[in-house]
Amino acid sequence: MKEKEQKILDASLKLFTERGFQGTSTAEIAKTAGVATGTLFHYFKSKEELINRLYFYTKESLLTEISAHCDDKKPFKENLKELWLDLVNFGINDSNKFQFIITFHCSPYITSLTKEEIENKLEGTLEVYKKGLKEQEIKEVYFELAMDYLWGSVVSTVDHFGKYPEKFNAHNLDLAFELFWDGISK
Amino acid sequence: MKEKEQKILDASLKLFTERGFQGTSTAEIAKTAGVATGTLFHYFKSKEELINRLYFYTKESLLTEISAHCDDKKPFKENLKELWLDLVNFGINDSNKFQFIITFHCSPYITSLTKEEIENKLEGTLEVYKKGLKEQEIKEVYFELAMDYLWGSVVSTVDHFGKYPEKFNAHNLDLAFELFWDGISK
Amino acid sequence: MKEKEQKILDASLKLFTERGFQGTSTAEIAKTAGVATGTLFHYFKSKEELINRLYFYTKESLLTEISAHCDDKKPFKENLKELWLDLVNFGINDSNKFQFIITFHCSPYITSLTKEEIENKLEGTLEVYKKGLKEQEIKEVYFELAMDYLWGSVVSTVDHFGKYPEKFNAHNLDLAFELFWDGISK
Amino acid sequence: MKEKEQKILDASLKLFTERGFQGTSTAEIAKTAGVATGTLFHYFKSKEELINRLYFYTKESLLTEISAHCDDKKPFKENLKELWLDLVNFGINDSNKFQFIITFHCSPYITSLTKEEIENKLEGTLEVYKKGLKEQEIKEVYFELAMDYLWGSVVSTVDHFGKYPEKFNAHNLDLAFELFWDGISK
DNA sequence: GATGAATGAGAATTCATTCAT
DNA sequence: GATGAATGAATTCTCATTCAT
Repeated sequence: MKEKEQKILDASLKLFTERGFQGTSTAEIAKTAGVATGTLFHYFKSKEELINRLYFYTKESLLTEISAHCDDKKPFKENLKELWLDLVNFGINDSNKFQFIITFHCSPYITSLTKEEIENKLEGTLEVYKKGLKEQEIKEVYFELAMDYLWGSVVSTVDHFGKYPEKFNAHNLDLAFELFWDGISK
Repeated sequence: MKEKEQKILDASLKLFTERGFQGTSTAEIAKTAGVATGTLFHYFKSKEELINRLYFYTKESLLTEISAHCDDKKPFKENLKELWLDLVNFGINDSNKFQFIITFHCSPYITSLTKEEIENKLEGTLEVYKKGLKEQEIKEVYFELAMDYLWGSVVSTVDHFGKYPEKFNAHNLDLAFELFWDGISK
Repeated sequence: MKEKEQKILDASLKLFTERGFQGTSTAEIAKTAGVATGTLFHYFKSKEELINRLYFYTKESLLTEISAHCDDKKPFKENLKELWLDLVNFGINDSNKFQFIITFHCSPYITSLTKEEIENKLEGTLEVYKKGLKEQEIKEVYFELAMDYLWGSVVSTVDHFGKYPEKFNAHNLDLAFELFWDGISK
Repeated sequence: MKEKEQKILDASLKLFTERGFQGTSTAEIAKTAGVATGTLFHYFKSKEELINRLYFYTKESLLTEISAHCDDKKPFKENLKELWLDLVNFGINDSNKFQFIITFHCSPYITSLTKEEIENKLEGTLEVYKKGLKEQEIKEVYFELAMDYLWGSVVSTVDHFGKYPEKFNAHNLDLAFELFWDGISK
């Protein structure tokens, strides 16, 4: 990616998350990115294309953090905890991207095409857990509920440590995971 | 409340939730409410005051749904389930209000004054559970984490049944509560 | 019509004719009309609607000038001369409107709907001459060629007296009509 | 002329005629011509210089079509008909150039310098008819009126056959010329 | 109370032109 | 000569808000 294109994405991420899509003007984005307004429209046909490309980019970042895990020799709980921790850590370390994803995952500005494209990638990654889910020591809940429950747990955990940063430590992190695990395990 | 004032609040609730604050013009609100633009500004000093009063109003509605419960003679789990169910049912039946609360609870347009005023009321209502929490068969988690965990559970449950309405039935509702309960109980 | 609406039409007529559609900014129109830019868009949904309403309005003005003539008792030549003179006089006295019609009659900004609506009215008015044309001392040319020839004669006459205003007098006007008449008569 | 320069002129001719000067962007012209935007500005200092050189070029094309005629031995009517036919044929065969000339002959983008330069050339060519006009079987109209009348006849004839292409044949072409001739002849 | 015409600052987007490669 | 990324002023249009009726 070109340098200026990246700068525009970075600026948009920050501003869209802080002030919302309509609340952020393209002039502000360009200024923050250190480019001319015309340059923004050189790389992105419209403000809508910008937010869609940004959504794709942030979800791809999240995917990168969680892929390549799941060791069949380890107990399922450990594998799941690693996934859960990856997600929570992403939420805390890359909080701009995480907040952006949360805020815009049901925004009318993100087209269904964008959502489909990235959702397909995500499902590929989670497929491996689906198998574990069925065979292991997990409650007889259907996959979708379990995944929504997992994501809900991640979101509320990240939210929580965002509100009370002084509580963020290994112990409380374990505690939060146990809340989730004890809910979902038999 | 005057009839036109109420119509404006109803129209705002619908439009703000669907299109966001900046995405909704006062002209559209007035048109949807069936009043003139001038009338909107007669009842609400500004668009910002409108959304703040709306936020207060929707959170009050939520409070109404959950207050006056908690019977000391019943087991704590049952009391908690009633609270959880009230919240989930509110989320499903009054989905506009619920979505509005979720969407705008961290919006920059809601002043901290508005948030404080309603948060105080909410805390009063939840106080009674705080006591139960400490004495009962609940994990040794601190109150804030438990409450965030509860709210997270409600949100993901409502989201889930919003996505898969065909799965919404008493059995799956119980299932979803058990996920939560088994997480939080000792 | 409202006063400001009329002022906007007047300003547009002048500016569009002088500088063309794209060459005239809505800001200039508003300024010339003595209204705010917002007011322009209050009365006209878009710049395109403005030019279409203006086209309709100018052609209606032209129609007003030529209707209600054609006396069956007079010789056809006299009736035709009256029509021809009405058109030429309109072109000279209302030169802004006339120039506007000429300039924009095949502009892509005027929709076919607009053209149809006004063309129907025009045809009604000219119908009476169609009859005369067929029965009278006119060459065996088909109606459309005759009408295009008439209009062409009017346009070149108006253009001519626009270029050489000092030549504009009753004598030369008669001369110009005879050029036309001798061409079309048997 | 360089190949790319010619391609740019061709593209401009098409686009300016279809969409007007302001309605055509230099980027579109470059794209249509198959060159980079920078290349356009290499050959033409500015968009205004481009349209002026284009105007000169199209009027030169027209001149080429009509020059080298006027045979003193033939009757004047025949010479004039040849001129008239040359102009009409140019208008029908090179309709882009003809339309361009019509559209932009009174455009503010064409400088008076450009107009003068080409007008001088044109007058040279028409001079020979001026003589014929005075001595021949023509009405006592002054030269300018006659020339404007001629041009008006050409324009309305071309317009007419553009509107009704199915009427374009030798017979109707003669008919149209007779309209003109009978008008102008004694 | 209720109306909606009027305002003008601010929004997204376009575009002629430049210039480093 | 040829390219196209970069610029920023200018354009069309929107919109919260006011105020005379």
